[in-house]
Amino acid sequence: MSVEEKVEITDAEWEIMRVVWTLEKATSKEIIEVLQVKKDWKPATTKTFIGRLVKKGMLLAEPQGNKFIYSAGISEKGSVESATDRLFDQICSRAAGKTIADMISKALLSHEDVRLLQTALDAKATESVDVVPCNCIPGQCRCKKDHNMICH
Amino acid sequence: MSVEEKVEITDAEWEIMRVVWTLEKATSKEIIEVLQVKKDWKPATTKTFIGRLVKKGMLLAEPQGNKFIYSAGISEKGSVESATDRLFDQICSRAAGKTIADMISKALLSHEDVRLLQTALDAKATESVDVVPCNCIPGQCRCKKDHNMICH
DNA sequence: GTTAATTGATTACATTTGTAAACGAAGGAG
DNA sequence: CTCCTTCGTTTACAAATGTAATCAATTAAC
Repeated sequence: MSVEEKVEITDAEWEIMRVVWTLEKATSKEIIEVLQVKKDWKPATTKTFIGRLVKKGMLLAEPQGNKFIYSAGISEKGSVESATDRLFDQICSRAAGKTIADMISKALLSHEDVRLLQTALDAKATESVDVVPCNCIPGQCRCKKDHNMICH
Repeated sequence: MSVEEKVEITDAEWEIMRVVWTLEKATSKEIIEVLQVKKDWKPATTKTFIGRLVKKGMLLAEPQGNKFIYSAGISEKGSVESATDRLFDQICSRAAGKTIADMISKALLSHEDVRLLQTALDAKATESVDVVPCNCIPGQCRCKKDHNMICH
């Protein structure tokens, strides 16, 4: 497991990272162009975010003549994981299942996605528990309001 | 569908909302107590967030003598949905399936959760498509980098 | 009835985030 | 060898966010 410490990444910075994750190697010009189109950002705006990301180590800048070739200092996979972790930190651990179910219902999926989900679910079937312990403190979850621990 | 416009809710505010969603009716004292324990916030800090939430209409304040009884002005369900929407807005629509699969693998689920997920998945099986269209702009997703539209 | 404790409102302030202009060095055009 | 362009760096600045002290009005306690 890479260390990949809990890096905070803002919405705007995420846009930059997506470009770099996609292109793998990118010049500032390329990044600027993409975000000019998508976000209508002025070149200076994109430059600011590039600078901040480099300072935080999330973007690597390899000198190339007088300019830089940028690449990702954090992985896309790890970053998406952090984002999902953050989401689940916001809700009761017992509500995770329901929340994921809602996501499935809402998402547009391919046949292959469905197969993938089925595989993941099958794996879970063998290791699911009777009752997921609630991780909330009293007053922040109904599990502990009603003594019977029925959440929602 | 309720209007429930896209309310932005910060991490700190989310903590307040969780208490109110749980207790349904709460005094500032109760909210303060919970977050004193969980977040080690000074009473003044919690008061600030309560004030901001009331101003934004996310908390309703019903006068009760000289104080207020607070209740939620936005639903927990809707708010969790907004949070998940935000997550999926950050990634390519074609990556949603894989991301959800990862969540399933990582989550601790109950037998009932598994049944719930299975039901949601079964429903999807009939309405899944061959290829999920990519919603990214060129340069921000590999689907459009390689002409063959294979994403990841 | 005066005093102490509550509670909401006001004010404060550093940091982060979004948005961008301006500046300076270095390279390319002619 | 100058001049314009490009690219990174510096500076700017408002709004949002986290964190909290203080103040003022009430109410509860004695």
